[in-house]
Amino acid sequence: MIYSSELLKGTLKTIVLKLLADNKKMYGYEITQKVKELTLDKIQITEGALYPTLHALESDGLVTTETEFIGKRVRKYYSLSPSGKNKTKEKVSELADFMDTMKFLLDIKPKTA
Amino acid sequence: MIYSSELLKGTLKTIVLKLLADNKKMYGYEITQKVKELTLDKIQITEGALYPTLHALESDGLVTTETEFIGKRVRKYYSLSPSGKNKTKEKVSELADFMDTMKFLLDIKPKTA
DNA sequence: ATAGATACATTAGATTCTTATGTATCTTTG
DNA sequence: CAAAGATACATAAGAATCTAATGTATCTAT
Repeated sequence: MIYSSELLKGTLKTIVLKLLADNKKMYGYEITQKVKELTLDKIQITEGALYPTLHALESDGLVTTETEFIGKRVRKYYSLSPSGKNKTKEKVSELADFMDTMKFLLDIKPKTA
Repeated sequence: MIYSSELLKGTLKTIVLKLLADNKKMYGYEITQKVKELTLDKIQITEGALYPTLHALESDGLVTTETEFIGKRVRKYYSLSPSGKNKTKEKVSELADFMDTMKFLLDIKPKTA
């Protein structure tokens, strides 16, 4: 089972930031595999979603990059900048708060009407 | 504090279905107020988002409508159809599952690297 | 050799929201 | 009693964010 695609909307940036906070530096493909693995295939980040997101984080100054060569193949590592670390805390706690609110909403018991 | 707008994406339909499941019938404006009240103003559904969503649910056969007049003012009530009730269970449990997965992802502890 | 995995990237199109606008009625308040 | 704010519907342009498709290239296993 894979979640319907609209659920990921709005959470991708936070997921990426959180992974970078936990793993110092990661490259794009690694992020897709890590999320797939950690979520038991329930969340699969597509490359068309990920790369533009990484580029946006970079142009916002939240991450820095360093390129490495593995043989002849390029690998682009992303790391959080200081402002990226702050942003990550904000985004993660906002999302956690949002999920608590949603959980409350979804558990509302029927009125005796 | 209001959640950044992208978080609501993908959850609005589920919220609406769940409210209808708990309250038998509701009208649009009532839904916006109920969500605002239940979430202590943290989620505010805009009318530009809500009405198209309600119309989509109707054209998908998930809800039925009945119009009522309060004085000279129209009020359009929405109720779940049988297929809407099934869909609500699916969507709510999918979202609950998704939130558990997200919570797990957000709590990952740093590797000692 | 060939297929599948690794690794980057872009683009057209779909979906889903925000913001603005429009119409109209009802209620409260100075 | 006029004006403001709340109630109640609705649509439309534009922004944001994704999917699916496509492209390039290298490495690895059979």
